Order: sequence, then structure tokens, then C-alpha cells
Amino acid sequence: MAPRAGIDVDTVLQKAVEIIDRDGYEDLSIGKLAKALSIRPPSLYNHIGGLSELKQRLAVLGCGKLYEQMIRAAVGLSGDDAVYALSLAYVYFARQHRGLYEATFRAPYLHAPDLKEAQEKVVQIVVQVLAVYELDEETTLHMVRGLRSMLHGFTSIEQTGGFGLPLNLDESFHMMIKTFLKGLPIKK
Amino acid sequence: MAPRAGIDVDTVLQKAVEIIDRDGYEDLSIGKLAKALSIRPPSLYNHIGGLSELKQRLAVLGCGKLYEQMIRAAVGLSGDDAVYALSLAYVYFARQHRGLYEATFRAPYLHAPDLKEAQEKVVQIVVQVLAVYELDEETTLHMVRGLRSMLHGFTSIEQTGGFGLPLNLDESFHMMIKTFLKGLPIKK
DNA sequence: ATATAATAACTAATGATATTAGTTATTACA
DNA sequence: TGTAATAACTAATATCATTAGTTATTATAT
Repeated sequence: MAPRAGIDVDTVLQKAVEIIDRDGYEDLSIGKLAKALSIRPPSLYNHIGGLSELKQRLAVLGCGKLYEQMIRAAVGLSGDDAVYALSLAYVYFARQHRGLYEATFRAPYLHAPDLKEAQEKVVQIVVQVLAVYELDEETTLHMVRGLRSMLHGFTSIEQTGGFGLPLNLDESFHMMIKTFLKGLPIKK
Repeated sequence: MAPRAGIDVDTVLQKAVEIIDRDGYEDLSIGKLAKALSIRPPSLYNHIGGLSELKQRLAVLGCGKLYEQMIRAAVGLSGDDAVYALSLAYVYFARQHRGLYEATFRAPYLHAPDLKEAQEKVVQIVVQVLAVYELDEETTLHMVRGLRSMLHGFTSIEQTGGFGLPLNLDESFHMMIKTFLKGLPIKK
């Protein structure tokens, strides 16, 4: 029998991230992952409960990483600068980790507390960044939803090749955010 | 041997839509579909090439249905009214057919001509509806991308339960569109 | 009406996947 | 050093998608 490969759940997750980022989310399987870790498929069950749990963990991990990227980008900035920085961080994260980004929207257990918590942290930065605009409190929250919709929508369509027109993507993205910011219902 | 069940590819697709709309996209399987049609699983291969082809057809069908709903809603309207109507149609379609909507983003063959064509028709309505605003031609196309991002993003987040705050969803949606329209870079 | 062709149903089999059960060897700990 | 824990293994199981081949139903030609 082989000596222990020194695998733990983090190793498993890292390798899973490599696979989905390189080959696509749909390509992840217990067999492929085990092979990448040089162990037999059933051995993986020593570290994770199964494929669903793995996907769930990837979703939580993805949200956490996204959050880190966003918060790093927005530090020290405010107003439009912060919104642009945070939005760019969002899109760049998704481009850099397309599999992991996709995982954030493919969690098998949508109501799991740790997932909710990770998602809420992402929401919270958006709230903070929009809070400096002179909006009603409730309006701010509506606008948070708006901005998040734009970020995710743009990313998702981009990832599925849905922007076919010969038009610069970064420019589209920038103009979209600009248009939204310009239209914010600032209190007078 | 059973008499012919009178099945054709349209019957198969309709039943598949029923299943994914009711049980969720991930629940679709050859076995489940065959059972719903009262035939044996291999018999399905007389009508469709396999699960991938089925999913591809669902994606194309979904885009077509979405297009019909959008165009129906926008007929006879222009400007902001058209945008709102078309946007509402989008979201309502997705709410009514959540599985079919999801299928539109889960096509196995992203570059298939019929899928591209169906997607482009959807894009074309958005282009038409935004064309009446006094924007540069190129800016219009950027804004088309923006609006599509918002529509899809909102829908996708909504479908995965990502809007957790106690805040009216329809109001968020309406305000998002309003904010975007208000910010459109109209030529002066 | 009859014979032939086409085809949609079936069964059996295959390969792949995720998972469970049980065994064994490695490692950790007392 | 001996025992317990655990991570590796193999074997088996259940499920799924698909292929291959057979059979019966239906369509078509005469």
C-alpha cells in the first residue's frame, strides 16, 4: 500500500480549483481529481464527503476569494473610484478563475450558512462602497442589487461567449458602470 | 412490444421543459425523461442524439421563447416604456420557466450556429429598443451589453436566492433599470 | 390487399461515474 | 513498544448514458 500522500481537505480543494479553472467546472469528477492527487477515487472520501460537498466548498471558497480581491481593490478609495476598482476586481477575478467563479453560482446547497455568510461579505463591500453616495438607505440597497446584477450578468455572459459584437469588452464594462453611476438617484 | 407512443422530437422537448421547470435543470436525465414519456431509455435515442443534444436544443428553444416573450411585450412601445416592458418580460419569462431560462446559459455547444442565431435575435430587440435614444451608434451597442448584463445578472442572482435582504425585488429591478436609463449618455 | 422498407419500440450489454463496505498499512499517540 | 486512529487500498454496488442488436409497428409501393 502506498505511503500517505499528505493530502488534506485544502490540498483537495486547491487541486479541484486547478482543474475547474483549467478544464471547466463541468469537467470536475471524483475520478479526475483522485488521479490528479495520485490516489484512488474512494480515498478521496477520507477528506471530503462526496462530490456535492466538494462543490459546496468550492462555492464558499470562491466567494471568499472574490471578496478578498474586491476588498483589496477598494481599500483607500471612495466614490466612483472605489466602485470602478471594485467592479474591475470582480471581473478580473472571474476571468482569472473562471471555474471557481462559476462554482460560486453552482452551489448544491443554496441555504448553507457558511455560503450565505461568504456571499453576505461580498454584498457588504458593495453596500459600503455605495454608502457614500447621497441616497436613501433603502435606495442604496436597491442600487447594491443593481450593481451586483451588472457585475454578475456581465461576467456570466462574457464567460459563455455571449458578447459577440466586435466591440471592446472593457470599454463596454466601463461604460455600463459609468452609466449606472451617472443615473444614481442622488438626493437633492 | 408496445405500440408506438407517437413521440417526436417536439414531444421530447416539451416533456424535458416540464421536468426542468418543475424539478430543476440538474434533475434532467435520460432515464427520468424516458419514464415521463412511458418509453424505455434507449428508445429516446430514436428522437435525440443524446443528453448533450437535448440540452443544446433546450438552450436554443429557451432563447427562442425568451425572444417571443420580449418582442410581444415591446410591440407598440418605444423609449423608456419599451425598455421597461421588455425588461419585465425577460424577468417574467425566467420566473415562469426557470429551468428553461437556465438552459439558455448551459448550452454544451456554445458556438453552434442555431444557438448563435437565437441569441442574436434576443440581442437585436434590445438593440432596437435602445436605438431610439440619442446615443452614438457604438455607445448604443455598449449600452445593449449593459442592459443585457443587468437583466441576466438580476435573474441569475434571483434564481440562486442571492437577494436575501428584505427588500422588494420588483422595486429593486425597476429602480435598477430606471437608474441605468437615467444615466444613458445621451448626445446633446 | 400484400409485400417490403423504414423506423420506433424493446432487451442486453457496455463503459463510466459516484459511492459504500471492508481490509490493510501507515502514522500518531500513550 | 503496543494500541488507536486514519488514510491508503480493493471489491462491490448502484446508477447513469449510450451502443448494439432484435422485434414489432407503421408507412409506402405495387
